[in-house]
Amino acid sequence: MNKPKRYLVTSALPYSNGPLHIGHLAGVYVPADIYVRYLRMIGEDVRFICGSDEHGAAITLRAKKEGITPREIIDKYHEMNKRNFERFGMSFDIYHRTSDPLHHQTSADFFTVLNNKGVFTEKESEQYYDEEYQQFLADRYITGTCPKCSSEGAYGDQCENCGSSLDPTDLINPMSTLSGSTPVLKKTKHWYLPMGDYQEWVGNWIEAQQSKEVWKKHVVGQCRSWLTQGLNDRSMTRDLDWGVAVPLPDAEGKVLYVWLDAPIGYISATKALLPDTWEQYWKDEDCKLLHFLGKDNIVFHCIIFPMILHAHGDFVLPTNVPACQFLNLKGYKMSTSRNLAVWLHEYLDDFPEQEDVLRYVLTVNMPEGRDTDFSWEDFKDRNNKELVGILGNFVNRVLVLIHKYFDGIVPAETADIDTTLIDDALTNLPKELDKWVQRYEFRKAVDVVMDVAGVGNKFLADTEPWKLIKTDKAQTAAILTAGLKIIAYLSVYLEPFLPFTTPKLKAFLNLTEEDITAIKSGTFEVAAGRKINKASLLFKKLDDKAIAPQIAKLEAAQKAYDDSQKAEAAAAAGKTYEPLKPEISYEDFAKLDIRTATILAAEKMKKTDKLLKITLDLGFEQRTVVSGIAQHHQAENIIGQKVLILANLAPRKLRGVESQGMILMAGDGKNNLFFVSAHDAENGEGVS
RNA sequence: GGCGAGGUAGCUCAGCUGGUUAGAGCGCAGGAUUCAUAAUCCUGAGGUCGCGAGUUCAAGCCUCGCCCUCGCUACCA
Repeated sequence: MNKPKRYLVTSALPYSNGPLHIGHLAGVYVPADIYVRYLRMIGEDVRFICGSDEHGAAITLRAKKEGITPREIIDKYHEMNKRNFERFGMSFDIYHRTSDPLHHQTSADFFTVLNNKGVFTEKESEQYYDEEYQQFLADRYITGTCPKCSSEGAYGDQCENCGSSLDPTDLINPMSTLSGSTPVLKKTKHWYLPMGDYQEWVGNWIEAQQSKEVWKKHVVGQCRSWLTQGLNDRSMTRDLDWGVAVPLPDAEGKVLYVWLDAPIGYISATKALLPDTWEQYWKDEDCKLLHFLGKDNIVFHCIIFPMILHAHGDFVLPTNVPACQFLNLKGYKMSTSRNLAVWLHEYLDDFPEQEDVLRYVLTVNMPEGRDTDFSWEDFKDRNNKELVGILGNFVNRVLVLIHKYFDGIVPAETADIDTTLIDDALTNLPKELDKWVQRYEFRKAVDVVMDVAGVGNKFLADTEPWKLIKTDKAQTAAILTAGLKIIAYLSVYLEPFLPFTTPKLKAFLNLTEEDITAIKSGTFEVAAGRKINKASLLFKKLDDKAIAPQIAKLEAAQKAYDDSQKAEAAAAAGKTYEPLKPEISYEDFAKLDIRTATILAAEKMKKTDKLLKITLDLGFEQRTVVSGIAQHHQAENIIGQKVLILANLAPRKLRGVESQGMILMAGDGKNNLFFVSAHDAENGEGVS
């Protein structure tokens, strides 16, 4: 592709399961909006697509818990997020939703095409089924005892206590979270995408794409990492009653995997926006397709979705995927479940008419290549020093002076002055801005524009019109006219970053559409006689009192989370006993060779949280055992400890160290582990 | 353990395919100025570029080893 004829820009579809926070904005929506606004400014044909992602098990699970319907949840958050995006000035051409019939049709058709092409592998497997509810259970709907750490309440896909990833059939005493009953295993069929078959293609494709237009380092790195680990079959359907129904006769009760259906949402949204011409954006090689998203979505958009589009055959593939990393709160990860975040709707309520301040701070701090931090102190400083001090102040000075000395009318009588610095700055501005925006480096881009306001301040300081007015009115006029010209350019080139501020700037100078065209072509001059309006302040100074409630709110959220963790731990300690395991014979018991031993040495294993490497004296020999007790016992405190060890357990390598046995431990149910010990027994003696 | 991204001034970060005295903003110190929301402008101090080897006439940038942070993945009584 040489110069694209048109652009299609997508930003990740927010999951309709909660409100938006500034992490979403900084990493996805603000960069996408800047990019799109810039393209529109330079006259490109661009469409900007977004919408709510409304399917998936998380929504049904939550609906069940709260005793409401999935529909109620998605309606609530769709409306909420759509409205707050609008309030924040997001310039989507459409904010669609995946519950729309058009989307169901589009994604079902898409699936049919793939299926007819024989892309999928059909596989039967045994999965848990809730007989009471008559439905198969997604991994998250099943809880049970973790086979590895024995903690209760592990999910079918993961134990949150020990972090193991699980298969639902691994769980001891599985239980359906829907009915509370024990699920049964039942055969079910699913359609899998054999990703391994496309591995070579996708690898070549990524290398080819990123040689044409530079992809971000971490994006390519993440992709290569996945490719070298090898790609497995991935199921594209689920047993669920919420989502896009699989359009096949033998697929009763099955829906498309939400990760398949969501990106097709980009296509549906484009259709909804442009019923007649949408194909120009999806099927014409002259269209440049770009996905903006957070790093958590990289793999899907760079590997799986392109694969699917490629397998389908009719669609263009993304030119670039400029994913951002995460915005943290002073080092803490933002968390919806912990309510630890700065929420967009709360910001908009708490800081009315200060949308641009948030946009600016998030841009300047954008996590373009690495995680970055947000803090309210920084927010305040950026507002006061950069928006108020440099930009707002410059504009205000010029406007105040032109009113004070010339009644707000650009004077005819003027003189020649040296404006080289300003002229150079204004000539370079569009070039520099273009350079950084095309590289998706928006922090640099906004700096380049803000620097022009700095040039203006310096110009005023150097020429001192407030002194000159006493001796040379014509030169003063020339200086202020030059200042106005800077404001005119700012009113255009700041638009992608500060869309609420730039209309005010245009209004101050009474700029017309023709003026704006002239500014873009670099031919604009501030003509004599132009009426300039009185200044009003663009930005408000913020003091500590303005941000104190916000800081307090975050601290309160952190504390509430800590408290709930403690309460949970206490509740867990409030006792449920594991059921007894099946009876065994004496012979089974006799197979266990348990010996007494003394710990001779112990050291924490590097790069592990829980592992200790322990050297034991068994009397007749010494052994090394790796034990996962580092969070309960300090290595230096257990030397000399008498312990019992299961001595005939098959050796196993953990982190490269062979563990020759297992030390017996007993817990108190509150996360403490104690050694089981035979105080005075001799090392090497057995237990009977 | 595997993979990925990082480790550059007190803080937040730039540094293109290796090339002269390593940059910016904030903070700090000093000065100028008063048109402006006590805003602005100028000057200065401050870095053995994570550590150690190597390649090179020349390394923040390349190679190897190690350490630390973050993420994915595995392992984890």
